[in-house]
Amino acid sequence: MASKIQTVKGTREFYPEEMALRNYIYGKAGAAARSFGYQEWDGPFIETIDLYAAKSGEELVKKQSFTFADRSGDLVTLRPELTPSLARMIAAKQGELTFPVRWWSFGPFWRYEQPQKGRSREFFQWNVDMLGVDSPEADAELIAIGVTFMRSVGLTPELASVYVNNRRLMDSEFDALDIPQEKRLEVSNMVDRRSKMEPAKWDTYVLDAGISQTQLGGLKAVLGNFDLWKKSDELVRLFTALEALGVKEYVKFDPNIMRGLLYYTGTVFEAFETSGSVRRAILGGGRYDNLLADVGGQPLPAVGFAMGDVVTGIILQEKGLLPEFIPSPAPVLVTVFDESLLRESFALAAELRNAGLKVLCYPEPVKLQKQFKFADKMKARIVLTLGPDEAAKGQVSVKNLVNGEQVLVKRDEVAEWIRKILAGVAS
RNA sequence: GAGCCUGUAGCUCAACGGCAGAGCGCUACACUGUGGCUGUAGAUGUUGAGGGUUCGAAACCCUUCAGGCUCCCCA
Repeated sequence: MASKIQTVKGTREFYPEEMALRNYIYGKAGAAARSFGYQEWDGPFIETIDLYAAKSGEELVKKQSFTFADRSGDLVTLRPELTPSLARMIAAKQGELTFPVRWWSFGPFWRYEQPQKGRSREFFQWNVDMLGVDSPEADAELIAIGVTFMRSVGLTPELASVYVNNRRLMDSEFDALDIPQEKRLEVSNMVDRRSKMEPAKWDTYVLDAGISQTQLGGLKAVLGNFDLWKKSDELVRLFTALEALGVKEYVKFDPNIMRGLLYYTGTVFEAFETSGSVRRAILGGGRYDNLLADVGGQPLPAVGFAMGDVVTGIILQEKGLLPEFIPSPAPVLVTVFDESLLRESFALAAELRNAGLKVLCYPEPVKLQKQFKFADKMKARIVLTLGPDEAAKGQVSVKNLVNGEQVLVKRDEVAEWIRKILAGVAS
């Protein structure tokens, strides 16, 4: 055999089983968003690099994007995230859209990173955003949509939680500790990393960054204070709204959640699986009130989150929460007895499809044994045989593969029989 | 960008310097008008790729590709 051409590193191939999982996540995500009245939308998969260069970090644009020159020499990028496209599209129609805008999307994204557990270079992401409202109640709605998804796939509050913090609250705490503005990005990143490090190591790490012993003590007090939310009016309102929305049991305040500083201006949140076997967030998001103005639109408050399909799929798999994806393409298979009866079998299959049934027809006259084995592999529940005997009497043999019973049925009653058998068989 | 580990039959893995194997799956037959279960027989292959050491390499060394786990990063 010639040398195999390999897949591009970090891409994934979706055989029918994987496709079923992807569609399952897509279906549950869409259902959660639609139940809140959100509309599905999408942007281009390819964008100019300028879209991201404007507001995304150097790291992203230069090292983690799939960027290449098209045939005219222009630099184009496979989209690494959706929010800049959203901001542009909203800005373009800002005068004619009815706010608040509530949109969701599910599609492919690309990032040039080292593939590892929970991370590939090509992945699917569910994005949900609300634009035009600046209220903690809007934040609560977004969290509730995420929780609705988690609930619908069987992630109970014991298995997964949403951890919430607020950037403005943290800023005022940093003020109180006299942590200078220019050090806040670094400090925030260190807070983000804290859960992954040994406590003693983290202390020296922070001190090395020029934070005083007193500030460190204060910082640790803040990060260990899980009642801190009571000082934030926004968070108090958020939790009240979460309770009203019936999702409070999933949500916990955690001052260690930072999510970087790129867009986020207020509430930030991340969902994690509680046992921590997958250390990556299931979903994450927050409020980004400055983004529209940053891309040239009128100022517009916004809140949103994104969820990746890779981490979600791993967690559902590890927790045994995935339903059994029956890859059966059709419950009925029509065999082909021999060359002379091939046309009759095809015609029978067509009749049944017109009657609304999903029907596989074997495409060539091979041994019936082989066709039955194929039916079994395809998890068909009924096999129809139209041989010389049946053809002579205008009948069809209908075999129930689940209990092994076979009956002769008049051809024009076959569809009815099939429906009866399918209705009688559990699942 | 850095470190460590792993690539052997379609799949899961064994052989660890001396004839490349097992289980599952696959194919055929028993059963030429009927699947699952059973029995019998059969085929698995450039040991990821390329180079080197050696009388001899799947094994040891180098390079490369891919995957995994970390660091980094996480829009």
